[in-house]
Amino acid sequence: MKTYPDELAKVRLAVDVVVFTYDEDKLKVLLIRRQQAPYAGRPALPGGFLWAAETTAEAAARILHDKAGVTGVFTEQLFTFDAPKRDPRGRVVSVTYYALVPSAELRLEPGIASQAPALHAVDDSGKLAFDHSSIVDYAAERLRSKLAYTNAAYSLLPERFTFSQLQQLYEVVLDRSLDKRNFRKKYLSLGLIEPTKEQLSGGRHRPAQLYRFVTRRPIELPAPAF
Amino acid sequence: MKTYPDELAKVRLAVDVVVFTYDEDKLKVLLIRRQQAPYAGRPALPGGFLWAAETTAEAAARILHDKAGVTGVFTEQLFTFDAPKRDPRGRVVSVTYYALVPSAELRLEPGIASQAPALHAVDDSGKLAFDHSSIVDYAAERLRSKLAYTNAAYSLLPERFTFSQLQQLYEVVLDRSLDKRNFRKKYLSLGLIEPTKEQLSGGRHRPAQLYRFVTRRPIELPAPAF
DNA sequence: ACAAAAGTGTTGTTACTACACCCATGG
DNA sequence: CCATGGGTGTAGTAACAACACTTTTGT
Repeated sequence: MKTYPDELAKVRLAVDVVVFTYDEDKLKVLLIRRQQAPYAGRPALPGGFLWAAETTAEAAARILHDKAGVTGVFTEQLFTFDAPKRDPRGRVVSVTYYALVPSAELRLEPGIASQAPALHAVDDSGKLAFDHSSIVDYAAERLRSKLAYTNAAYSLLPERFTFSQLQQLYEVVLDRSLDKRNFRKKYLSLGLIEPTKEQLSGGRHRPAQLYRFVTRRPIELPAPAF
Repeated sequence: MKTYPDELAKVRLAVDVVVFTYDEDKLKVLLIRRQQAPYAGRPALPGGFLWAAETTAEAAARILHDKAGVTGVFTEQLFTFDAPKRDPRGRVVSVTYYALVPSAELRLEPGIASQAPALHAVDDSGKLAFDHSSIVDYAAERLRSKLAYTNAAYSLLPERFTFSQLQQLYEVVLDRSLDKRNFRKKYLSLGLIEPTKEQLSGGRHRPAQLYRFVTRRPIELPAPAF
């Protein structure tokens, strides 16, 4: 049995952000390419060390601003990863966040240190630096449940969207196909969205009704409960 | 716009644990009494600084062992609290955990520095040191949803228990009353528990069938889904 | 005999699943 | 006129909510 610490941990605190977007009918993550060792050349999550004057949430907002060019998007703390050997340089504990960004709002800043932030399909992002692959997996799982019991979808879609787009988003994130009629019925009954007066024409097919979210702020749906 | 950090944050990492137990038909939390400033005399969560050789999960296990006398109980990372002024002594980021312990397994160690670890009803624990009141609230909220879609109740009940005990636990945690027949029907249909051959007699009333959880490891129930 | 908790079914309502055809448009 | 995605209804089934009385024991 341990009684006294060898010493208190001298850790550095990092903040990493999983930036999800929905683009070309795929769920994508924003990844940068690491320039230095360790894991030079590997794709990695945008992140960095915590500054003295900021909270981790502020650090996440800063990273979102610098690497994705967005502010005020849906952001939530995900998990704190602290395996002792997750960073070969020493003890780094990472407080992770995930964010949802409509692809139209993303401004990938290619200038930054040629880290080349770019979108990668979540299913096909290869092996990432550090434990970032597990972080992305964990975030994707969290996203699945978020979509199921909140209106978080508003954060991944343009302001106005068709029912098909909404359904495809759910199909991609939940990774299974859904019945069109049942999905419409159920989603409309949630009262989260309303039809606009506009329609989307241009396809060589019948124009689609455009919908919008009634409120573009996080709403929790009442849980099924006991 | 910030461009460079004044300096990287020199933070200390703490681990605090919300130890829940179900005792005397109430949901309770384990609290110690702080001996030193800040907040001397105030009740607080058991916790401490992270040691060099351990992960935060190991630190949580250590705290559980030292303050509650238990090992191997249900423990899960809760949230990382990092408001800059949460600790007046300086920048302390706390990675919090919550744990579920059957009251019979708790061994409150009164010897330890007269911190007097003791159980307090969650609804009535007064104002705690630091931001620990918010941490307890957040943990209670998490516990509510855990009970709703996992078998986590096994971690708060003795190995064998009556249906009434189970229902009371749910009523206390969810903070509303449930219909006896509907609760039995639904809970039995989940297949999480099975009747034992024993009954509990002794009350001045009909003896109650004793049940046990089929598996005393975490199980997720399939979500309602879209 | 009585107090106290254990145990048990039915009915109406609501949500879920599965399933197939016509519509409006652009080319 | 045809290819493309948009849009709609119904019927069977399963889950949920509401509700009251009988049983077994100890005192």
